[in-house]
Amino acid sequence: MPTSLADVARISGVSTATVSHVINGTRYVRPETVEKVRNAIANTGYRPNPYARALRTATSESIGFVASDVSNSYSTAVMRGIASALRSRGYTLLVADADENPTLEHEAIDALVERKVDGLIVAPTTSTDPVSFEQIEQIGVPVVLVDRAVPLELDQVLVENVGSVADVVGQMLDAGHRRVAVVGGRAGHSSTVERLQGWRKAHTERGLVCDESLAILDVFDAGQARQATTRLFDRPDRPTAIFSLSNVMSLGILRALSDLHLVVPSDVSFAAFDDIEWVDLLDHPVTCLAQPTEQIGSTAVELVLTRIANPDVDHRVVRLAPSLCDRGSIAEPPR
Amino acid sequence: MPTSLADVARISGVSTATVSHVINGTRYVRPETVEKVRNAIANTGYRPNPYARALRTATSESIGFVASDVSNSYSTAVMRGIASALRSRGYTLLVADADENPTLEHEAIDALVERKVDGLIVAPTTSTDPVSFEQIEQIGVPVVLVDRAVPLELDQVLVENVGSVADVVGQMLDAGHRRVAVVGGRAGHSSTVERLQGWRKAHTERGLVCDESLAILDVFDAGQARQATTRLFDRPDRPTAIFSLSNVMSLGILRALSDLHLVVPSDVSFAAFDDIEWVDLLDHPVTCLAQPTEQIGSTAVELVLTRIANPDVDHRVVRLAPSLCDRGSIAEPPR
DNA sequence: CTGTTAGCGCCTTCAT
DNA sequence: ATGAAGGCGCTAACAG
Repeated sequence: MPTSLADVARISGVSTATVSHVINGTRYVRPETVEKVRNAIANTGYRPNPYARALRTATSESIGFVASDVSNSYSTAVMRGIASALRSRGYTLLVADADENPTLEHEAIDALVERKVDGLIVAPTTSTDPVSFEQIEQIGVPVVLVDRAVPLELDQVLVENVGSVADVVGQMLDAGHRRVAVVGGRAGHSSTVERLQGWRKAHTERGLVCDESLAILDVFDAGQARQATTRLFDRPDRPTAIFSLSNVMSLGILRALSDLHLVVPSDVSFAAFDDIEWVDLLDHPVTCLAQPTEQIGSTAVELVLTRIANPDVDHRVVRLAPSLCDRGSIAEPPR
Repeated sequence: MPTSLADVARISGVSTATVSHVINGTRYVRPETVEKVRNAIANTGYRPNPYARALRTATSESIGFVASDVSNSYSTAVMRGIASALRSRGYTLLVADADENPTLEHEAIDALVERKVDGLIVAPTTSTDPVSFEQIEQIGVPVVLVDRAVPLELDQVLVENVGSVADVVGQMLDAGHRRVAVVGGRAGHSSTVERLQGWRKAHTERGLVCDESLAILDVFDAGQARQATTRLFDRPDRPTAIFSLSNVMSLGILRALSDLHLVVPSDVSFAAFDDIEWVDLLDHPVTCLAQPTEQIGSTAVELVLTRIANPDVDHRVVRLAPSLCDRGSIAEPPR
């Protein structure tokens, strides 16, 4: 039933070489011959066997994506970008979920490499674990990292964290806030580190000192963010503004503010990294730094395909700018 | 560099047949020989070439998943279930996104079949398009459908729509509501049809007639749901309770209620199909029918692998029960 | 302009 | 208890 190239050759009365060349457009074939071959292909419904081809050419036209956590909308948004960029080039996407677990991530990378994908796009679960780095470094397959920077000579697609956060926190400071808290993120992630750096930069640029005790890190989920925020407002020196380091955190922070009957922005100013899909549900919308997720995905594809084509180009780190969605949640502090 | 089975054979001084049998445990090999082969494998870091194996055995240990829309949390939740079920069996997952577009779906299925996946799990974009059915029917690869029922002799993993919705809407009726609206869904999807049927059933079981004009279908996104809900309350015969047909719809409906300053449940009772991740942000939580998404995924894997192993078993339709998360958003109608 | 042929790496029947 | 060898379907020299 599964027709082979040889069948097509026999039916159209030519050699397998010719059929192959017709299919791949890889050398000149007389038009009438092409015609015959095309007909045979159409009549038999022949499809090249990708495994035979992969075996022969040592290239599979497939790339793997290791998501740090498929249930995070960031991952899936990037994945959309990857999927559509690959589709238009005829590549196939293999997906594995690391579920924010470095062990699973390790296994996932391994499994994908074993499957001999042509390239790999990884959203790392950590940006500090030297063991993981070592694995990633020695993968032996073109890799592009996404979201979290890693101190390796690798292609990476990142986001302008420092500047964009500095801008927004700067807006808060310029509005008169002097106690701007930041909540969220794992202390070990480069994204956290950089966004925090933006927070500091906003202060120093204005000759202000920032109170490090207002940076609440190592908060891993919405529930913890909620608690952390509540505690922030238990203190005598309450913040007057909060910057959320990610979409998941925003959920918990906003919940806490609502618990405390604090209204945004009249009681507290608020802004967040990552756009929020349920923003419309809030009584007062929220200013966000939306990541260009689809573009992150397509850029990653770009980089990995480039490297596949030319493994020796210098590694590139692309920084994409988040876009500011100003929804007016930053106001003057209450007096 | 990429060691082959032949290399291992040479190094350990045995035939390729023996190495193959050691790897696959497919016939008896003397323990000492096994030892030698194992060593050679360990020393060389040999990994079997999956393409050669696939070519030879005509089986790739990979299955494809066509998501109706990867940006919907339902799809990704199911995908998690699929991914983890496959991982534990050493299968690889190929993913394609149909983006709720039948044409893309068609292409995606095609691409995956062309890649010769061993099986396919599809969350169909439509459950009415005969053309799509035809394609799916003739795939020639074991397929399992998920989420939307289709009138075909195929394995399907679905959810108990009728009964579960009837229960919840029944609660509303029993609380005294006589005008229960339902909002959301595409009229053509079986899930919509069935959930609507549950709504009707709740009425007829109680000897009540239901006002079909309170069923607002063909609402495709949160924005439309919001408008539709607003219009519902413009009518002289306003509903006193609303049942949302899906997570995306809930967002729009709740937004509209908030616009109208209607409080749940004192002004309107509300309940929804699908759990809501941002439920905590609401001033008043919402009673939901949460789908067993991970289990849907793992069941789909179960079915597809069973069919791969035995293509001739009768097709099975598995119905899983959603779980009711009662959060008290159903109360007596205001008087 | 086209055909012949030698593998890619693996599994598996047939021998012994 | 193990080997020899053919072939899965395809591509790419090489040879006309």
